[in-house]
Amino acid sequence: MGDWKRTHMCGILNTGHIGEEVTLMGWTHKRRDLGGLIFIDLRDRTGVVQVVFDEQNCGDFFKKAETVRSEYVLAVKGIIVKRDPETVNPKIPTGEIEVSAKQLKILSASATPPFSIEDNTNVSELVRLKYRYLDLRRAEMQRNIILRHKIVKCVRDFLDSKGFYEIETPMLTRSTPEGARDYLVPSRIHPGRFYALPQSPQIFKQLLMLSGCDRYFQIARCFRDEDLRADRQPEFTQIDIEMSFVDVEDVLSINELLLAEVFKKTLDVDISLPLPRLTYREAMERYGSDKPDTRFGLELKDVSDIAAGCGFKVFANAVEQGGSVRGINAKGCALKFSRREIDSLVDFVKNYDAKGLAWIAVEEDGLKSPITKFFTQEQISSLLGRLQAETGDLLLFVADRNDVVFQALGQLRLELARRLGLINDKKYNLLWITEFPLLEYDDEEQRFVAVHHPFTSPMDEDIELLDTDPGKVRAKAYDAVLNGVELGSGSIRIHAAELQEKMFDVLGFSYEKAYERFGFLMEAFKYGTPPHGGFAYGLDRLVMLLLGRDSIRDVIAFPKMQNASDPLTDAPSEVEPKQLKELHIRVDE
RNA sequence: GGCCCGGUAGUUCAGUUGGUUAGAACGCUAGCCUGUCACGCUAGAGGCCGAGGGUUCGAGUCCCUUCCGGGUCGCCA
Repeated sequence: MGDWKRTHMCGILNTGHIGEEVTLMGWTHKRRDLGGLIFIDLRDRTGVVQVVFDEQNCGDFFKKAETVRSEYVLAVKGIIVKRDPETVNPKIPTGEIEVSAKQLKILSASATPPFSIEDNTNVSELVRLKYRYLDLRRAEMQRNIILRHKIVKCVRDFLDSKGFYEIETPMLTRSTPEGARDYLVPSRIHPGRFYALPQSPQIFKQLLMLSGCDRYFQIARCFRDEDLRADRQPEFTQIDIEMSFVDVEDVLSINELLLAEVFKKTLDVDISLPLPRLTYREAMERYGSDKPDTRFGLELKDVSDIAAGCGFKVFANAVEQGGSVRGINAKGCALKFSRREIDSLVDFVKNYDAKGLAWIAVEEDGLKSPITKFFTQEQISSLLGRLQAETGDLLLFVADRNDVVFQALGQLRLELARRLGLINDKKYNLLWITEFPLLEYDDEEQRFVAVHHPFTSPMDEDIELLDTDPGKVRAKAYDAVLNGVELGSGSIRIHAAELQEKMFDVLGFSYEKAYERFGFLMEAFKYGTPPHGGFAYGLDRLVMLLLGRDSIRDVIAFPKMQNASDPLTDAPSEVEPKQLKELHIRVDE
């Protein structure tokens, strides 16, 4: 750069700068060479400005300008001049002015990039990730990264103003049972022993409450060695929050304020408080999901009572065996969907273990359906009544175990909404799901496992059920849901050592075993534990939703591909035999 | 591990019932061009059709295997 100093950013220049001499630095976005006249769009993170090189009044540096190619890094000295009215470019914010070049330095050349640096560059994600530094030059990606920064900044400011301390917790910690597969880190000093990267700072934030910190938060990286999805990465970021001397209402209300603040400050969207709430049970009954998308209807209706006595064995048996029959009214779809489309819906629910999908099309000249012959006239009119069927509607039913019915119809509901275009992507439907079950029975393990985590407090009125009917116990656990995506979850924790021991007991851990694994925590709980609870958001998902993207890879600077590798650095990689030896590790070929 | 979609030029894609020398657009290179902003015009370079095997007189195209990318189910306290 020599003695040149940048005076302005490219994208902020406007008619107010006319006449000023400026020094700009940035990348060559586009070059238009007209012979004796060269236009170069110079780009930095603020935007693009047009620089003009005129052979008449450029010195020998005009020749230099001729050699400039895409993505060359330039320093330009020039005068800001007003463009003639007929040459104004209304498409860019700096379009009323341009830079008349007085001097040029090529700070660095560039190889021809593998794809062009512009939005809507329809290039495969593999190529984008391999050259992520180029991908991140695109304005669209910069917007994503900037919004992420703003959200984090907003969260920090808000929580600071509410008396929360930001405290870091260890990345090298111990593996705990339950939950996701751990990423393990071998210990050199302790042969055969391993650290685990945290799945979340859960235990440490509880210990911070024990330590009297009162209010804690952290923008915490978390690691889970499970298969990837559009909204799941092996390392991701949580906004992790914990508070002392609180109950459910305290946690929900401060989190509502936080969410409203984030929406207002980053998107200028007003969220009306308090947020709507659904209990877990109601969410399942009405939407077949614990993270319902409430931007559209298509709610589930229970028709088990009608199906119980009917002649259709599939329906009757499902109810008899403790399951249910439920249906969705696809409004106006009787004629809209062809037989082939209905068949594709049948195949769709089979992905979710439903054995079939029964349907009744309510048409002007009567009902069309493969199943109505099994029902009496009365039963049919009750079915139609229950689903509020009108002419033109298509009624869809699944009969099975409750979990299958809920999942199949919950997913079918989303699929119908997609096909029918019912989803308004301008809407932000935030809500709380409360009263999650504390435990669920795991057939494989032959025992109850924690739905949330083993430190979650049962609801006071359900504690007695721990002995008699653990599956019925509701927890002081809650999720925040936005447009059908789980944004975060939290709970009030158990703070009484006896209750915690009881919990381990129900989970099938003997006292000895529980002590072996969580002894440090149970020991800690002996020394005066404040009632406490908290919440954790998936930051990546939050950013994704606020940007209307459908992959968190678009809001993470350097994400991993579906196979958990990084094409840029080629991680994970093999390591030197010496490194393995130091770690006392032998690779099993 | 299962299922679905995809893999052809640097990039995004087309490629008919299997049939001459595999195309287009953008990008790239060179030349011309003083008001472009998707600059224009002319010329040109660029291909292991993901890989391997098979069927066939003949395979980008059909079959099998395999690798890679994406989505999804399982999994994700």
